[in-house]
Amino acid sequence: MDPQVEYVPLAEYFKVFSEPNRLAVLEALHDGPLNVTAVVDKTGLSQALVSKHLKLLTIAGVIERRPEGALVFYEVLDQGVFQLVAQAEQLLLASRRQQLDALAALF
Amino acid sequence: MDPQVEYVPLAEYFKVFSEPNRLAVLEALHDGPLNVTAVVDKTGLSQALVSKHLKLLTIAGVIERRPEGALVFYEVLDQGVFQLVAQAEQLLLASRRQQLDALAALF
DNA sequence: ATATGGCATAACGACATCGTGATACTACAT
DNA sequence: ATGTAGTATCACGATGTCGTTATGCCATAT
Repeated sequence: MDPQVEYVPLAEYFKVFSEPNRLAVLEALHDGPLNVTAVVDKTGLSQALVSKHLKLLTIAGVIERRPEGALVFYEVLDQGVFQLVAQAEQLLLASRRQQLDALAALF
Repeated sequence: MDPQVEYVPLAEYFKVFSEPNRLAVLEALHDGPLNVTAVVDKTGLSQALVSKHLKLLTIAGVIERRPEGALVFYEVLDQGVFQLVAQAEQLLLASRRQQLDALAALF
């Protein structure tokens, strides 16, 4: 991270992952491409909502939209996003541990 | 990422990094602990805003608050957060490249 | 005891985002 | 040509977030 950089684009990118249902949609695509209805079934979210999240993920360049006949398939472009998510999970766990330790240290 | 997990906490964690000024505040602490006024000077943000972001980062367990006399120092707890940020920057760059390639492929 | 610098918080307005229900569009089958 | 399943989009209400201004609070110096 450079000193006087604009953090707007980076913040926008993080924002992509800052919504629970959007993470669920992304996870639904973890094991391969799915069409919209399949994502709807897998997540239990409404069709309109799934379409919205898929569009956002597409615009962000995280997934790719591929129409096939009457269906539209979506696929994760760079598997690295799952590393990012995994790393965030790690940090989250670590920070929880730390907070418990800090709490315990009060006694 | 597990199928039927709650993604709320993870999304909340990502949300911490989804704000430009908050990233700037975090970056200000990259090279060591600083007190509030120092962060204000380094970022050019208002004091009230800096305090807010520092509080959020503290609650999230990303930084630690350490009062010292009249001053209050803040310090990054786990340097791993910078890896997370760096990884996101990487992915962002890659996805931009990809989008340009996709655009170029149209001609 | 009072003044001052450093920090935190409250109240507020502006704006963004989320989810829903309804509707439109598209490709294909009949 | 009409119907239908799959997908996208619109309009809307509800809620959340950001930044500011103003004020409160604490530690220290005078």
